[in-house]
Amino acid sequence: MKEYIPVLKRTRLFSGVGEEDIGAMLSCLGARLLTYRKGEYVLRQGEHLSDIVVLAEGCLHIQKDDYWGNRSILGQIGAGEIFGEAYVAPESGTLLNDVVAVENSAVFFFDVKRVISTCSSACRFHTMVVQNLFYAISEKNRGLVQKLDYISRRTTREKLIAYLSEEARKQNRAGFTIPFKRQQLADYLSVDRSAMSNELCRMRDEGLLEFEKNRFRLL
Amino acid sequence: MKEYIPVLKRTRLFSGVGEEDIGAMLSCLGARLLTYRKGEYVLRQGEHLSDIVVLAEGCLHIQKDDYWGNRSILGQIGAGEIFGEAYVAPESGTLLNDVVAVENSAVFFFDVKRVISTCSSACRFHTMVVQNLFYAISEKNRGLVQKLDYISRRTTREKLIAYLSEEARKQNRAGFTIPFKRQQLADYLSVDRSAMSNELCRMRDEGLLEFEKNRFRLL
DNA sequence: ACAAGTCGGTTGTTTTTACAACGGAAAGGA
DNA sequence: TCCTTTCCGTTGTAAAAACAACCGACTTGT
Repeated sequence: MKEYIPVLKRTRLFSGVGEEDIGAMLSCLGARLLTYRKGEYVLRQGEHLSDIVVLAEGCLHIQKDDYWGNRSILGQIGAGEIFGEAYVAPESGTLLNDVVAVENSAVFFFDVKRVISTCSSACRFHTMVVQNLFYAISEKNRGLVQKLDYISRRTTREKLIAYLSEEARKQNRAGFTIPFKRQQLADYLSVDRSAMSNELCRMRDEGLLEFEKNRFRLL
Repeated sequence: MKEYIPVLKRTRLFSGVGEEDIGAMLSCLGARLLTYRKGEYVLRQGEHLSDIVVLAEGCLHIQKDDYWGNRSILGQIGAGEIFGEAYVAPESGTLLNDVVAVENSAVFFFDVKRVISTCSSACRFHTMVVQNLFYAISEKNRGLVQKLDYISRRTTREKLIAYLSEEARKQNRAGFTIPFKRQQLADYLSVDRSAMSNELCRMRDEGLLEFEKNRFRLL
């Protein structure tokens, strides 16, 4: 567990907290460290979650399969990112999604009650962690609103334009890479892969953009 | 402003705080009270928000119009509910949506910096307010995930079924009312109103449900 | 009570999507 | 290296949605 302290230090949750203090906080926060291999489920829909999850290493997908097997990827968690902040409230229900490792991953679990109820003298930086968590939820909230913005467009083309232009804006250049393969992007935007592939190529033929694999360029 | 203290007391944000303490906190939190008439804009897309917004009375819609005038209703704010928690983080950008009064409304604005930075002795319950805000964001987060769940369905029928059955589950009975008119529901689910109306009637004819105005019954 | 506006259902046409199926290229494992 | 799997573009068809237009019922304001 100790070996991940430098990783945790660069995390949003522990931003502004020194390594030695993080080490002291781990037990106070009820930290547990588990590892998962690619493809394994970290959390399953319907489970009850009473922990804040921090990904120390690897990559997770938040996803959902409906009765017919249509997979919808709600989001992606990279190293240093947080999951589970939506379930900190005592009356929150069970998980609405699966969380799956798409790479071999190392995952920290922090007891949510111990995180948000400031403890005694032991942790000097506990209130800072609470505030960091606060900002993190806030940010995730905006991410969800953003995705809703893409996905609420009527046509596949509009969804693609919304997503790609936002991604270009974020990365601040016309040429940029996206963190999804085709099927994943289709899942993320909740459209059919082949229809999306079609639309991408049509847009390319119309001279709106160029792409090769995950690299795009808007024209 | 004083006359709304009983209303604020029943609010999530001030849950567990007594009326006399709320009164004392108002100035500490930098509270401002503004009223809006039906149809007026409370906040506009692109503005910068540095306040937590609490609706004391009335009803607001969080919505967005795209270039072509398609209106998408991202959500609804009822009396006692909160808006703006997604923008508390210092690095958060400008508003992604409009907020419009759909009834005559009274709105409290609380300076976000003064809310989340616990103050001196004056407010005994400040930390409780922070925790309440915390839970509120968390809950809103789940609401967004929920909406994403509806809206990411492929067909209008699936969206309707997902929304209506969830609403039935929430209200814990087969018969229930929804808080939307037809156009609003269509906007909320990001579908065409006439297509949705069509689909609803088709489902009714197939014996899946009954409805009259905002009252639905699943069969 | 009247006029204007909103609301919701209906219809027909056009556009878009979903779905299924295929094949070539690339990646990964044994 | 060879074999298997994944990835992604492509095609054709059927299904669904968007769009526009219309109408009757109901509200609302004056």
